[in-house]
Amino acid sequence: MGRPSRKAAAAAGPVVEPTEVAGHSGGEMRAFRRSLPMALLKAREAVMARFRPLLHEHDLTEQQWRVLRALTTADGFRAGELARVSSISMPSLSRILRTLEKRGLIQRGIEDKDLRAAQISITPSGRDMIALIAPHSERRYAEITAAFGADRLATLYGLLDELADCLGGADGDGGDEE
Amino acid sequence: MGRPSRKAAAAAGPVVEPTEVAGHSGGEMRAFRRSLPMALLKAREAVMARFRPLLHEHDLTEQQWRVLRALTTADGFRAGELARVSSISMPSLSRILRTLEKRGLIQRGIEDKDLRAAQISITPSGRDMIALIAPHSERRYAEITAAFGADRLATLYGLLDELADCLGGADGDGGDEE
DNA sequence: CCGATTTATATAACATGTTAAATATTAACA
DNA sequence: TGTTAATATTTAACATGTTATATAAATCGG
Repeated sequence: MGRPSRKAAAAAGPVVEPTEVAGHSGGEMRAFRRSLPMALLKAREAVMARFRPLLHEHDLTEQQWRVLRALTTADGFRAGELARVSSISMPSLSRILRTLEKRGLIQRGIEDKDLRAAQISITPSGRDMIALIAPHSERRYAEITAAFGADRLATLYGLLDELADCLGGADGDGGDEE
Repeated sequence: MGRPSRKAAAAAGPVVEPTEVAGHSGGEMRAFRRSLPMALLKAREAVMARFRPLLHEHDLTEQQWRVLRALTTADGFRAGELARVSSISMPSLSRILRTLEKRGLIQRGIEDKDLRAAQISITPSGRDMIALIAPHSERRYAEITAAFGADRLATLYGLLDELADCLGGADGDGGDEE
């Protein structure tokens, strides 16, 4: 039941006033409220809350879904490429591939020219899974777009892309240490 | 060192062409490239890459830092409030508090009126840690602001806030399950 | 006052993120 | 050729995210 009654329980602190934090009073350390990582995190959380239940119904995590999706865009992948494309670190990907392979959703082979390179591809079972979930996922996307506005969404995409580009290019190492 | 090292090794796939994904060609399922969670994730990663090394020097994780920062904004916190303010789930927070307490950076007490509510506060050691790191953190922030532009950053903040607000209000539960 | 329901916090179990190190294979080079 | 460096992937160790459950204390209903 989604009664909006539980907010009161949180705001009714008896002894201390955390309102000072949740509200807007201090003028010295407001950087905590204006935290870019936190803002990005909260936005992501809000978005993922729309997709997680859907994936969870099919016993898939967000990352497993990203991997499967990526595998539908080409015939074979090397692990490194897959990690880059799906924004998953290699150690995580290694575990995810093990899981997905056990479930028969992906296949692994080895490249002839380079024996250390894996050749990863999706199986028919994996494609079935995609086909089963994709329409629902698309609908959630449409809902989000409708709720937020296509134009603002486009602006947001642009800014996020530029931010990652702007910071990702010059890493914190060779910068201007003083 | 400065060899025009071959990322060609990745693009010169012998059997398949992952270039189709890493590059920009496919026109059927590009929703994967236009993934909002991924865009938010990548932007967050780019930002965090600027802060992580700094925190890591003092053996702090991003989340531990968020908790410490939050604790400087009020005299006492209940665990639930702390979790909300720092955007950390209660299970994670529970573990983090255990760690920070062992390191002497925070203190835990119990409220008189409500014996199940914890009273969490930062210790002098914790404040020292904050004082040590905060200036560097502020400088990283200034760098990011300078690189991306204060105006665009403000716009981004606004959009992120609106997105979380727009989606967070109406949760995915009471929606249109069909 | 007693029992059932809520609230606050903690714990369990599993998956992922992060960092470092191990392993295996290829490339570079003396 | 043989030794070393670079590359691709995996594993290890620890911290966190996610979901479900447990524990304790407060609140409600009788």
